[in-house]
Parts: sequence; C-alpha cells; structure tokens
Amino acid sequence: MDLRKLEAFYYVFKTGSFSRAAEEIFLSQPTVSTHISSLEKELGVKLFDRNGRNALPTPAGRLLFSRVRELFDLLKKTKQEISELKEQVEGEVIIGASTIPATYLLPPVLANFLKEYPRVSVSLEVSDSWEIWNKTINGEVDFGLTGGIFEDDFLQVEKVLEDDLIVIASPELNLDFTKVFNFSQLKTLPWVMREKGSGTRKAMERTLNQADVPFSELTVVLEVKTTEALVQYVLNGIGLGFTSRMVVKDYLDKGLLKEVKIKDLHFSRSFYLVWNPRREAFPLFCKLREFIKNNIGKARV
Amino acid sequence: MDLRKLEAFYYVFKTGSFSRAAEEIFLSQPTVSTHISSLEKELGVKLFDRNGRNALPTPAGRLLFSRVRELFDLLKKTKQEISELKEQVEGEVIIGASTIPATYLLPPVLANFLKEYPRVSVSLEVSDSWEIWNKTINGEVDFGLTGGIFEDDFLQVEKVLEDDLIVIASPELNLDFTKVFNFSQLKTLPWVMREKGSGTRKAMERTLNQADVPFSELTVVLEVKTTEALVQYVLNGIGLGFTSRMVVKDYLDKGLLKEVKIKDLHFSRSFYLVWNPRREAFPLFCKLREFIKNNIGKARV
DNA sequence: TAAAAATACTCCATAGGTATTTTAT
DNA sequence: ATAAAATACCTATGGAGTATTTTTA
Repeated sequence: MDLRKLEAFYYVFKTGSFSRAAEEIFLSQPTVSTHISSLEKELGVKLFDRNGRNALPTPAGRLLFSRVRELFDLLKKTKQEISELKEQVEGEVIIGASTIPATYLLPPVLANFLKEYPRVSVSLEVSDSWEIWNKTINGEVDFGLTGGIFEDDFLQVEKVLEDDLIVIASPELNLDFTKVFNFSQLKTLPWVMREKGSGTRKAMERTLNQADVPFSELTVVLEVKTTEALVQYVLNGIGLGFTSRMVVKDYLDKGLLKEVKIKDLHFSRSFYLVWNPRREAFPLFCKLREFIKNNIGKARV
Repeated sequence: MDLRKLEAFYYVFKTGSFSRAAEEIFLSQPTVSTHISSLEKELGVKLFDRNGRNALPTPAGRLLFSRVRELFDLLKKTKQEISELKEQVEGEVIIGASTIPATYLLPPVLANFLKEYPRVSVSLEVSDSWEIWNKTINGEVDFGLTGGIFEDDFLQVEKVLEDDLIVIASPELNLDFTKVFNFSQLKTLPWVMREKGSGTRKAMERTLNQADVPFSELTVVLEVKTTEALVQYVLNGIGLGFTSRMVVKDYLDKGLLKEVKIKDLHFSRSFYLVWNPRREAFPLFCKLREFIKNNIGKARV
C-alpha cells in the first residue's frame, strides 16, 4: 500500500489501460504492471481482468477506486489547509489561563476573536498560575494568561492588564467600613484564602511582606480552590477575603459586599501573557496574543 | 508524502517523542528524524517544536494528525472491505439486459436479491441484445441477460428461460381471431416491428426463414425501439405485432389485445445469461447469476 | 498480425541502519 | 551531565527503467 502504487492504480482504472496510465503519470508500462500486481498480491484479490485490450475493473477494483479517490481528496485538502495555516489565522490553539483571567477576562475576548476568525478553534485549560507557567514551559499549552509570574526561566512575559486587589467582607460583619485600617489590626480576624500556587495568593503574600506582617500570623480559617468559592464564603460572613476588584464589582455596587480600606497599602497585581519564544510563531498564535492584549479588560462580563 | 513517513509522524505525535515513536514502529531514531523533516520540508511548515525534552505539535502538526488518523482509518476500512469482497456477496455489479428481461423479468428478481444481500449495488444497462453481447465481450457490463445470442465468440451462455412469442393485434382490426392463419396470408397486413439488433426481431426473422417467407416481403409500416412502444401502437390498431406472451398477458386477459393464431408455427425464443468466463469469478457475480437463473420468470411483475 | 501486458534484467534513489555530534535542560 | 534530536555516512531494498517475451483478439 504505497501512494505511488495507488496513483498508478487510479490511472489504470480511469484510462482502462496499463500503458495509457503509464503515459499519464510518466512511468513505464512495466512499472505500472508491477505496481498493480504488487497491490493485487498485498490485497489478495484481482483488481483488473486483463483481456488483451482493456483493463476491466473487478468489484475489488471498483471499491478500491472509490476509496483511493477519497484518499487523494483528503490528502489534497490536508496540504491545502496546512499551507493556509502558514499565512492565515486558523487552526487549533490551546490556551492556559488561571482562574480570574479564564473566568472573568477571557470569555468576551475569545468570543469576539472567534467571531472574527471562525476557522479557529480554542481549547482553554484552567489551573492556577503556577500550573499555567509549567504547562507553558513544557508545551501542554501554546501560551498562558496568568496573574502570577515566576523567576529563573526562559518564557517571554508581557503585561496585559493591571488589576486592583482589595480586602472584602460581608456587611453583616461587625466592622466599621468607613474606617481606614492598619493592616496588623486585621490579622486576628478570620480570613478566607486562595490555595498556594494561585496568583491571588501570591500577590497577597508579596503585599504582606511589604507590610512586614508574616503570612503565618494571619488567621486563615478556610483555604479554597476557586475565586468563586472565596466570594461565596465571604458573602456568607465566614471572614475577610482578598480578591480582584473586578470580580466583586457587582456585589460591591449592590451592597452585598463591603470593601475594607487599608492604610497606605495599595494591593495591586497584573495579568501577563506568557509564552515560549522558541516555539514556531504561527499567525494564529501571534494574532490571538495581540488580540488579547488589545481587548482584555475592555468589555465586562 | 509517503505513508511510512506519515506513520512515523503519527507516532511522534502520539508519544510526544521522536525516539519513543521510533521504538513503537521499530525504526531507528535518526530515521524518524529524517522522516519528520522530510514532511516538514515538503509541507513548508514546522510540525513539531523540539525543546530537548518533548516534541510539541504546532497547529500544522495538530491538523495533520487528525487528517492522518482519518487517512489510516480509511485505508484500514478499505482493506477490510476488499478482503470481505473475496468471500462474501457484496460490492458493485453492472448487468446488461435487453429490453424484455430488463423491463419484465429482472425487476422482481433484483428486488429479492437486494433484499437478501443489502451490501450489493446493481447497475442495470438496457440496450438491445446485440449491444449487450458486445458490452459483455468488452467488459462494459459484468454479464448480460438477453433474448438473442450470437456466433463465433467466446462468451459463456446459459439458457435461463424459454419464452413464447405470439402475433398480436387490436380486436378492432378486421380479423377473424378464431381462425388459424397461414403465415403468408398475413404478410400483406401492416406490421409494427422492433428494430434490427433486438432479440425479438432476430427471433422473428429466424421464424420467417423457417416458413420460407422472406422478411422483406413483410409490410412493415413502423419500426420502434422498445417493446412498450410496439405494444402501444398495436393497441391503437396500427397493425400486427410480434412479441413475448408474457409482456402482453394482461392485455390479452382483458381483451384489449387478441392473439392471431398461426398454423404449424410455434414462435419461441429463449433468454440467456451470457458472461466472459475469463473474468475473475467473484462470489457476487456467481451468486447473482445463480439467483437469476433460479428465480427468473417465477414471480410476475 | 498487432496490441497490450508480463517477464527478465539492470540501475539507482532513498528508506533505513550505525556511529557520532549537537543541543537543551 | 544527561537525554533527546540532528548530522554524517553507509547499506540494501525496491521503484523505475530498457529490452524482450508472452498473450490474445
């Protein structure tokens, strides 16, 4: 089963003659003969009845012909599509994103991108920042969009959005929300926290360091895996939480959550596109990164 | 684009490694390397990003992978189907049949055959007997079913049905249908005749020869290409006609046509399966011929 | 007798191997 | 330092050719 042999077969079928097929594909007649008999031997069936004048296809020949035609069409289509891939924005891309970008930032961006480039298909992997970083390094995702970046590596990093992080609490909590707190005043209150590895957690730890309050002194009563869960627990008055303003904007507007103001501290963290610059830069990848950079945070969910 | 190279590609994609792919398909790692780069050169795109640890598929690689999988499935299915063809009754067959068999005899037979063997597809070519004979010789049809057979050839012939030929006329014609005619009494009456080459015409000429009445003495007022047309003209009283009793049985029963009895002459002709014995005898062909032989003329249309 | 396919043989391109170097972590 | 891929080079299978024979209408 060799493509050259199948091609010879195809033309013998079409021309009804070994020698005419040979002419059409610029082979000698004996070569065509050997190709056909090689196929016949491999399949264990006669493909043509030779009557000295024409090559008459057997039922096996007829079946093979229709399949070979499909096969050649498939190959042709594949080559065509691949060569388009080199210049146009199409194909399959796997994005890795940490919780907040994946849940709150990416959906409208991807929706618009897919509207503009309908021949693209996107897979989205959601993990925490550290996982995304690793998946970007080892190639499980084509690029990442995360809230945490890490050291000593060779990934390309580009900041795409600056985010505002705040401390939140339920209005039912016995707190004066007009007061500006000193940070150490809050460390004995109960906190709900994201897990280690999350970008939010990382930003929190960095900020506490700046304030000379070791993370370990904080009273963490609950550690959760998702932003959504964190918000729900804080809404129910379990304790204080720390998250992006964007995420809770609606709750703040409706008064379901309150911001706890912190003196002289502006928690802030950014979101980054990260990718391996050694990987081949297909138009799909470049255009999608560019699109994310230009559109992220513009539309709200 | 060689199947071996595509196979190597397939396993590199699946294992994420050139050397592991090499192991799986019992090639050396360098061979796999050259196969992949040969494909990349041919397509003009990188298929994998090599990072020293894994082979990471590019969008082109992903696309090719899904197509290659389709392609291998197609090949596998084709081989499977062809090997079934060797033993089972399935595939495509082209039958050539002359007018009467095609119109009046074959339909119920083929319907039953296809019910029993649903994986068979039948093409039916309808021409006059001489055409069918030739198409069987030169392979345009796999076998023929005709009312006329010819000399000096190498086709296998098997009689499958004996038919009764009669002279018919419209009851409105001014004839005594109780009388038994002498043949030469009828030759001056107007005749509707099938064209030269038709089996019915051939039978008619043969019969006239036996009666020592040259065909040329007959008053032929109309020559038609189909049995159906002949019957219609006779029904309308244009003249006498000559055709198989089977064809006009219903009209005779209803009295729309009358038989003109001929003294001492029994026109008769048979139908034959004809085929080229040098062509490969696939189960499909053998079984279908056998089926036709056993069932033809049993059921009425 | 004339055509088409099969056979015999020769040749060389390339698939595939081994040994080694380069690359990347 | 280690593991993987690339490179260099060699070998041999089989694809493709020419010349010729066989087959069949």
